[in-house]
Amino acid sequence: MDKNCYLLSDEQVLELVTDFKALGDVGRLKIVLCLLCGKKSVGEISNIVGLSQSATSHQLRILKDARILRANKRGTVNVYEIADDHVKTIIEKSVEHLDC
Amino acid sequence: MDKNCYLLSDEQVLELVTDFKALGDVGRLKIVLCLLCGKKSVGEISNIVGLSQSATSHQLRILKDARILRANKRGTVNVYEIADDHVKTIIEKSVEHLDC
DNA sequence: TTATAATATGAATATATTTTCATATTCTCA
DNA sequence: TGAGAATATGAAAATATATTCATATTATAA
Repeated sequence: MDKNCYLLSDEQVLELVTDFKALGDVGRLKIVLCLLCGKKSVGEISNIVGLSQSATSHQLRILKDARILRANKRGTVNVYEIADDHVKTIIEKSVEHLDC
Repeated sequence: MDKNCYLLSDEQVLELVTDFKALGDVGRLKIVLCLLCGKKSVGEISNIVGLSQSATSHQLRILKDARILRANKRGTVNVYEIADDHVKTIIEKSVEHLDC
């Protein structure tokens, strides 16, 4: 109807929801926030956010599936990082929204 | 460490998570998307997104609590609308992220 | 090789979320 | 006032999600 109207396919809505859902958990959001400072290994992330090794790994998978993070295995260590700049923008804008 | 580092309080992280969680559900995202086209009553929203009257009302409450929507009661009809422009930006950016 | 380190995985459990159903509330109009 | 329309609410049931625990996988180094 007007310019703010989004006509998205069911598929697109699902993808969007997957992204928001991925960021809608304290553990996962902490992971993403700490990775905005630079890439880190699973062990480091686990320490920083205070989740068990296993829980961290499970959550990293969800973030990777949502293409919010990407992983890079070097030897036995797996290093995760933010997948692209849109994530940064989304978080930026959302932080602005906090101070309304 | 670098410029992309967000140092947020636990409270702020929680608020952020609340926002993302609010958008991280198919029903609620559909509600928000349909309200980007303009304000609507609960009944209209319920029809458009295909949720029961009650479920719609419950979900609207969650979106209002997250300050994503605001309501305006006129007589017996309650009209909901997007609370502020940040939401639009967040959704815009997220839609961009879809096409990576 | 074998032992060790780092991470991933699956199943079970614990917890949270969503929906439904019945009913309450609030407003309007005859 | 009383009936009806629109919405909200609370508790219960249905469903989804997160965490743990035990174990598997993979790479490295002794």
